[in-house]
Amino acid sequence: MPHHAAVHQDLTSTAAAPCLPRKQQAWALTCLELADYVPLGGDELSRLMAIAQPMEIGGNRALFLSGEAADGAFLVITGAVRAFRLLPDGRRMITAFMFGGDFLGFAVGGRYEFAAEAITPARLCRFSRRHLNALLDDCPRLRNTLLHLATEELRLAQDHMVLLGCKSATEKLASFLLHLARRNARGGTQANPALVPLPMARSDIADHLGLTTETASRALTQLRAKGMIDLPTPRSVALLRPHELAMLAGGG
Amino acid sequence: MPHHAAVHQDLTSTAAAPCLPRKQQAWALTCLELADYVPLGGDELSRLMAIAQPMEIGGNRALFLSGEAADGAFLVITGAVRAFRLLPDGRRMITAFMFGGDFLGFAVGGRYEFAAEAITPARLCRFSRRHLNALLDDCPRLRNTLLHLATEELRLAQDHMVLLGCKSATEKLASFLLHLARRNARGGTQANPALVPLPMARSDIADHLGLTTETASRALTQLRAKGMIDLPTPRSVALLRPHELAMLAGGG
DNA sequence: CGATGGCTTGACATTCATCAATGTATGTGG
DNA sequence: CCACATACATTGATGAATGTCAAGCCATCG
Repeated sequence: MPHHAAVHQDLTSTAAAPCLPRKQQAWALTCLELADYVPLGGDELSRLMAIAQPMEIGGNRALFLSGEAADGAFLVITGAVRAFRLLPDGRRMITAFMFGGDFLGFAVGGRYEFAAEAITPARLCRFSRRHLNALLDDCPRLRNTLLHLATEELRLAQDHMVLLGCKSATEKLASFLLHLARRNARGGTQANPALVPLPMARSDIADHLGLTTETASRALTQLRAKGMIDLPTPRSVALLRPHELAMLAGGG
Repeated sequence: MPHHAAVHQDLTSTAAAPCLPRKQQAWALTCLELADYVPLGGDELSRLMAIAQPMEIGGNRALFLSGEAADGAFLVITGAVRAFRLLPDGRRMITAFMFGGDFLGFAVGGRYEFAAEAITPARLCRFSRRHLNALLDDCPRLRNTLLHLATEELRLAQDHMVLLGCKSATEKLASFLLHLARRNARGGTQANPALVPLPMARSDIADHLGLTTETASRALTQLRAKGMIDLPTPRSVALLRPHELAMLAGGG
């Protein structure tokens, strides 16, 4: 129970500049990713694209707040996003990091159950609740897609509960790095498959793993000392011995 | 990271005696609960009832194992069930407890992602994967219901991540007891709203909260010492000051 | 070049896990 | 019906992991 009250800067402005047409290259690419992820017919895909609103958002800006009316869902194109919950005293749990191809903010209830902030500047597509519901109502396959996504998210959540409840600090870091690496490999451009970018701060990692910044940092240092990883820069990791890391992570 | 390798008895036999017709009173009642939980038209409800297979299972018996082919989903009628994951070395995370009205085991993939065991003897309804999928295919509203259920489960999972990552031992216990109490109140018979049965063992509670048995027990003792709860028997709790408990639990 | 924010490292305090013993309830067989 | 056996729960003593406080380092950016 790290008790360190995440220091929140002025993230008040939920600003997000919609960038007009040109939903071309990257956008099509992202839909391909989504199509790759779950079976989506060409028809559903094009209808989805029709209601998508491309947008950009700066680093450390809020995408939406917890409890806010959920009037849209988002598909991340590029950049990184953190989804989190806060306790009244400021303790924070980052429930997930999102990257290109990840979908977030779909709420069946009227309100977001968590908050989301861009970590780096990010490009996204917004789907307004109205449009999405309308589309869902006459595209049963799309509803099926959402069910798949929700189920997959649930599986990830369970993985994370195991991590939070059962693992030691170094095990947590090992698991997290492997998870990031796998997610990164799926993202497409795997220049060096073992070199993984860490767009988020140590405090983000800590709040994701149920640790303090210091403990997260020490665990990384320890993994480096054991020769399992390298930290060429603070914001990137090289996984030198993925297999040993996986052992350490406890098969997770 | 409690490192205590849950001692597993012989839970090998996944035995489950199907009890024939008489899916009357309790069964209808449970469907009402489900109908109360999510909007379900009378048609969908009766078609669901048509494919339901009532069954019973003894205490501490496995309902299904992790990785097993997922050939059915279950609705708990009476009794308590634990859903959990194991690490190779035996560490266990109980991701959720299920009670009357809870639905579990629906997998879009072919395999269960977690294991489930009855805690107490339990009565359930089984829905075979084949039948359920067939029903889903021509009942779009039912698919919507499942999406609602998955979303709700996801919300609970996020709550639990906050608990596991952010809270102290006593805060965890306070949160857990309040959660149980609320769940119990919804169950129907609220004789004494403040007296909550604890069907699970201390080790189950510990493995759910990311603690050891001893710490869980001590935290309960501490709450009792503060006058917030009473333990008339080891398997039941009286919430004497729910409001103070909620304060302690951190608004969760 | 200096300032700022983030990362790392160190010393110390605290919580919680571990090891071990005792207490308590439940069921079984004499 | 009682004595015992067994599993579960509680309590105590101790140690290790990790949180807390504090200082220093490093990189980036103006």
